[in-house]
Amino acid sequence: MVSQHTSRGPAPHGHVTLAQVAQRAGVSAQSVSNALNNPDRVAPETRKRILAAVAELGYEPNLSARALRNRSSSLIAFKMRPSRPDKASLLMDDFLYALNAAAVEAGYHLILCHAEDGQAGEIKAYRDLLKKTSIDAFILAETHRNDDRVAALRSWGVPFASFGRSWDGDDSLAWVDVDGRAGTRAATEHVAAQGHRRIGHIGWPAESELGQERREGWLEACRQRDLETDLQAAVVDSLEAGRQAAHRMLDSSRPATALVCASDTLALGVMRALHERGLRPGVDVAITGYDDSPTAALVSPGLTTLRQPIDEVGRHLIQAVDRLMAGDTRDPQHVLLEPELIVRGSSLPGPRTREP
Amino acid sequence: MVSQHTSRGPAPHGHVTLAQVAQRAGVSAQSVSNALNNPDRVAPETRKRILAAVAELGYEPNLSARALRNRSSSLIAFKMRPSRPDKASLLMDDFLYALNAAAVEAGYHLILCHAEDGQAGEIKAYRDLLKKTSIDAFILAETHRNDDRVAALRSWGVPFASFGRSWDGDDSLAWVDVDGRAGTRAATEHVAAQGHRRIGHIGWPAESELGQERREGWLEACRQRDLETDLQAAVVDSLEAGRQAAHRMLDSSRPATALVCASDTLALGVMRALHERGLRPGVDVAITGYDDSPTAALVSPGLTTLRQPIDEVGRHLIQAVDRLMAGDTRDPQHVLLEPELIVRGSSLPGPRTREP
DNA sequence: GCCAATCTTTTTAACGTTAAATCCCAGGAG
DNA sequence: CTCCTGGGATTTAACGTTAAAAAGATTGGC
Repeated sequence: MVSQHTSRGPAPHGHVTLAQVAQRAGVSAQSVSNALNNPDRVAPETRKRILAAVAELGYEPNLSARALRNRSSSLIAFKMRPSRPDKASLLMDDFLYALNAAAVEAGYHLILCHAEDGQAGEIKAYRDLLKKTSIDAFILAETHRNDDRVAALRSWGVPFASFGRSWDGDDSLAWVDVDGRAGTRAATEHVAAQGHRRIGHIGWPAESELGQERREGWLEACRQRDLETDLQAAVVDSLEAGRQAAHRMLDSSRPATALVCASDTLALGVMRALHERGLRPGVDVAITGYDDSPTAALVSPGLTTLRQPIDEVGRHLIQAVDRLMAGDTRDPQHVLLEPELIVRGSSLPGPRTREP
Repeated sequence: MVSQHTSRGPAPHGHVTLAQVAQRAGVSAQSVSNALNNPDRVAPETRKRILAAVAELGYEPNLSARALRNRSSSLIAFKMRPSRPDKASLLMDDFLYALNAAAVEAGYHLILCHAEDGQAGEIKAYRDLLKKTSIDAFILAETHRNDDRVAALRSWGVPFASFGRSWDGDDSLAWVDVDGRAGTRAATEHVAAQGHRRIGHIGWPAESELGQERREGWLEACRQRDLETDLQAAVVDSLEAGRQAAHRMLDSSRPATALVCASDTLALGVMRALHERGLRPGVDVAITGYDDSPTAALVSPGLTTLRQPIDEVGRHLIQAVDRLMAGDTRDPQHVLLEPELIVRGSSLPGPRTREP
């Protein structure tokens, strides 16, 4: 079906041009352009004839020419970050896939940025890219308070949206985010429902808005059930940090029986600590993570965690910039999505292991 | 340093054009173009003046205009695949990052494709993209015997290179690959050096050229040391399949004491099986994986595995298409890189756990 | 001091598209 | 019958770049 008649047109490079379609339909090139872009400027009868010719020749508008003429390339740029070895692949892979799918769906293409790490380098990369390619929009990830990138993009007047809230309470920023507070609350309530009363939290330092958000979810859930909230740690996001924090909380005089973590990486550190103490995840101590990284499903027992609705995130981000590009800047999109609790063995008391 | 003088030029959209530089330097636009692209066609003195003007105005050539004129966009396209939930993120993330870094380094940009799964959909996506954007080159991943994509791209005369060998012995294909045979051999020799004599292999079905390659590495190492090779399994790449295969090999009358796997996913399945039997990875049974997925470093004990030199792969792929674009088609690049054995606890006999 | 040969620079045209201006023609008002 | 109106088409010009052709400047030979 697809590849039966690949080379029907006589064009040299497989390119069919507007002029060729025009000739075929017996009209001017401009009329073809109009027929496609401003349907009501051309008589219905003519339009039909033109569309037939378009279909017949398999015409596709040349994006370079369009970009040149319109100063708009239908390209959306995104900068990847190198994945850190210690981290459980922060779902960049899936995010990128989802974002690209949504972009293509909406008639755009995703182009990747590259920059030295650090704000300055990233901003420079954006500017260079803008200078030479008339990028239509940018997608940012992991924005934080007083983000220079936001300031820069805004000062240039380029449409952009962010995966991650504006923590400055800046309503003019379009963002899509996942509700870490609700997610962590759900995880905490889940382990509480298993009968746990000493529920600790291992999260990130207070500078991290995201971490703060997640910690508050845990706090809320604990307070609502009159549970103590003395077992908490604020550490960097690494397996080793999680491991050490877990040991501390288990060495306590009234040790934790459940540990709610701000990331899968930390939760895996907890699992390692349990392993070292000969304790069984789920059976002896309940553990929950956050992100549903691939690892979460692969460890034994599986790690209970929160899955971000990443497809939705992608779709909404594209929709947000799409709207901005259409000139609708009066009411930037703010979308807060709910993560989904994925329950696995690490938080269930059921027997998971055969004793030797 | 970077953002101090962002808006120096008087241009409306921040775009500096060739004509503006020309005027500044007191020459024609063409001379500026020449000074940048054909340095020897312009007198040294003039060139100096022009370059000064270029630097002063911060001129960057407009890629859309170039693309239109030259039929070449300096874009390289790559199609992502959705990550399967069960698989330990097959390093797509890192690969993409490395590929993009190399592309930017070489003056290109990476653009992402999107297509329905399946060969036909992918080919159609390539053709559409080609039709409307004059992509310079394509990068393929996971090519296999009789790959339709290879045939299609070749028939269109587009430069492309593949991450993964041509298994048809087709020398005209430019590829970069990692030597799975050598890698698996190294892993096998490593466990043999720990004193293991019953070394099993869990790999993929014979249809998979990649799997076949890895299996042969194990076979070679075993034969060289006169070890039996009866313990082998060919299964799909999933944790569950690895788990079941491991159980079979441990239920054998002369059970395996070491298991060499074709992927981290399979190896994690083995770890789960051991866990179910109350056996300790490393101590009781040695395990090795393949890919050094993020998970490998995060499980307890860490998983011994093979790391693909992904940065190198990216660099060589870009170099390969770069060369093809320069018209040098007579001698397509074939690059076979060595993976690196990463030794972790899963293959070491040392005590890894504190008994309760 | 004149012509040819060479080196350097400018002019012209084109890549494919589209906004803006222009042209054309049927139908209605005066 | 002329003039105006306006929908519907076409022409013009421009987006920024570069290959090719043309023009201009410089040098050397005789």
